[in-house]
Amino acid sequence: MISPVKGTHDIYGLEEEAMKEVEEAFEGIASLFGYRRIIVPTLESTELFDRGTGESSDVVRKEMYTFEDKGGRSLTLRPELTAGVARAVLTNKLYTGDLPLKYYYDGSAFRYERPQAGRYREFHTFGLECIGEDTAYLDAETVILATMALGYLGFKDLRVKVNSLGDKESRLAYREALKNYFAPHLENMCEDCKERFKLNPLRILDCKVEADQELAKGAPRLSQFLSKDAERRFYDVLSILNAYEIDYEIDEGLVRGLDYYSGFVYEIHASSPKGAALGALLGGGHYDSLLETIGGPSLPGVGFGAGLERIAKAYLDSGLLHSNAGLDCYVVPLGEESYEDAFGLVSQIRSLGYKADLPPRAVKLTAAFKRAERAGARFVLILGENEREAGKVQIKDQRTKSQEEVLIEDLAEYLDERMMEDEDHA
RNA sequence: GCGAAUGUGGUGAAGAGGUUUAACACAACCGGCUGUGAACCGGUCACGCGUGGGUUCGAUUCCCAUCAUUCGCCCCA
Repeated sequence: MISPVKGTHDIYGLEEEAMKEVEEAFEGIASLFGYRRIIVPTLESTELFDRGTGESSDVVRKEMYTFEDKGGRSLTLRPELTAGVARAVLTNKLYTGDLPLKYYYDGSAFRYERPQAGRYREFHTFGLECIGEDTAYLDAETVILATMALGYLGFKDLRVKVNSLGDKESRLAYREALKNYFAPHLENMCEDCKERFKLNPLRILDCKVEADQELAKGAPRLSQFLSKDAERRFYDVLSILNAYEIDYEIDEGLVRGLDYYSGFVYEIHASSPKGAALGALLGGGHYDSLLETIGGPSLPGVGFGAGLERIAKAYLDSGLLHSNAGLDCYVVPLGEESYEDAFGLVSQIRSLGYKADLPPRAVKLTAAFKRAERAGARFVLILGENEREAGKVQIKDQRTKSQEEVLIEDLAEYLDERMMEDEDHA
């Protein structure tokens, strides 16, 4: 048997239903905020991620699926979608229209990592980018949108972690300070950190090697190096979040792994015990120079990416799935002679716009009821010889287990009425 | 990339170098029973114990390798 590629998975059944509901919620809320969908390629030039996502990031340094195509071009399966959307904005000169541009997207991303709980090598994301204007309102708006979508889905007790990476000025100052701090100790630090020292000393703070961790504790804090402007901007964003009653915690350790982030950054985690192992459900932030870095005009942006598998898992674990995937009607023919008419009845119900099915052949009544149960049928319609002669059908309500006889000619009316009642209850 | 655990039917699994025809249970399917999902009774359901080698008279059981899955680290969605 051919096994699936490590870290990939097939999505069906409950997980598929959960992912669909999650995605629809995000799409619906995003469109309330004026976002339109954009579809960008799965495959991009490797250069886009090297420059855009950032060559000092772990994602680019060691997690990309990069290969040469038959024309000798270096291509990469996107490890994230923001760079691609930014590229699309340049390619199509979308920035010549009204700003900000607001696009949401969904699709899979690829990262060569060891799979574990809530982590795949091909995973699915929903995300959005707001590009071309730079205000605290827009930064805050993406968080408001994200929490609104998650709230709509029924999540409670989310943990919103926020931080500010500062503007360019702040980061440069901080970078220098870190270099000065670590330089004398460089000899004794781990190999990774030596590399980080050169590329992005900020990352040393994340190092999990114990000795380095001790050292990092004494390192200067980014918050001390925020420029006046950066600091004010951060607090502007926070005050908007306060006004919209979004609970957040400031986490100075929140750095974000992609190089383009600057200023306001955030992650949202589920606070349930099961959620802890899933990592961030959603993460994002503000970026100033991404567009410029990949060869476009200097346009700022803000956005987030949400992990659909992770959110779907948390959604399922929290019992939030609504699921209306079940059939409306399951038709049971009694005996071979009734099968043809049952088949016709099913067709009739389908053309009324209701989901209907029947067994593949006349099966025993007990088995038929089991099938109806598994198919999640709302009603079981029983069609036997007696009914056929009378032009009627027995309709059993699967919730109340009550049963009544209905004339086939009244079926449309009957179903419309009953379904309407269900709508009202929901 | 590093570390750990685990691989026996659709599922949960027992077993231990040779009476194991791979137990038991659940699910499924068939029948007892064509007219209402239960219960009960009977029956069916692994030519094989992840894969490849090795040890052995003999290996699902021991050894090695390999692959896969899961979890932790790193990183993140």
